[in-house]
Amino acid sequence: MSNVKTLPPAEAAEVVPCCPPLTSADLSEADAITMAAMFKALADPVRLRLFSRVASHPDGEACVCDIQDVGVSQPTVSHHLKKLRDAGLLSSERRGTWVYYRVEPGVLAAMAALLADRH
Amino acid sequence: MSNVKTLPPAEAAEVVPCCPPLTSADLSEADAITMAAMFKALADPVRLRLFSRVASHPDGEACVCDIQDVGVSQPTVSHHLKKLRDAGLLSSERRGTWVYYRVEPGVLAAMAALLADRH
DNA sequence: CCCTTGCTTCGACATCTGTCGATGACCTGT
DNA sequence: ACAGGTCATCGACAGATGTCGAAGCAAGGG
Repeated sequence: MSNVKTLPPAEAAEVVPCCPPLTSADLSEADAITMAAMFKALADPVRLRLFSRVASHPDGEACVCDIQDVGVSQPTVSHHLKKLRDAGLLSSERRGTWVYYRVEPGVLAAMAALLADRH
Repeated sequence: MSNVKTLPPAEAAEVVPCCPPLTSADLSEADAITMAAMFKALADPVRLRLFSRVASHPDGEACVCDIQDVGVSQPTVSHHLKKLRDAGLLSSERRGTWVYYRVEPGVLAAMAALLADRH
């Protein structure tokens, strides 16, 4: 029952264990830098709103034109979406006129695991 | 400062839902600002290492002198600890010569809840 | 008392970051 | 080919952030 060789790779195999949990032991400098980069990606109100709009979109993906009304200019939106892409939180794909963003699966769960309490 | 931190009314130890999960719906601007402040506190390698050292300490608390060797000057350590305090992640208490920091319970779990996947 | 140790605050500085307008690149109708 | 819409990149700028040395508090010991 515990055989996992038939599991599709879209479930648990995508969770990247980048670092040990925050509360388990001293973080190495390298791990701290890696983790800080992930949190930094979400440490901005505009990026948070953009991400939540993509994540909560019905089809799991959203066109930039559907989410870009967050109170800043269009270049700024593009700048923040690039940051979220570089952090591995979002991926983008151009289809015709529009560019669609979707949440990169697993990354959010991996971050949550870093904050999990030790037990 | 004040001593209210040792007097939990009855709501402490509960995970405070500051905002809806990131993936559930569009974030309001106010919620986005609140969440961004929390993530920003952990968006620095030095703060991450300091926090992990406090969190993983045997007694649940750590003297500054025990954790301050993270590669930056001592005033910088104090500066980062203050940021973690202001963000509600740590609390401090002076006992004699030393100042002890401990993890403010619940905040980490609340942040993890924000990252939880919907389903 | 004065001196030492532990930690915080202050002032200054260099770098990073978010923001914008202008421009460029890409695609689609006409 | 051209015009128009969508999105990314560029260059510039103000403000935020991380860092340090110096100085200020607080506690304890001679």
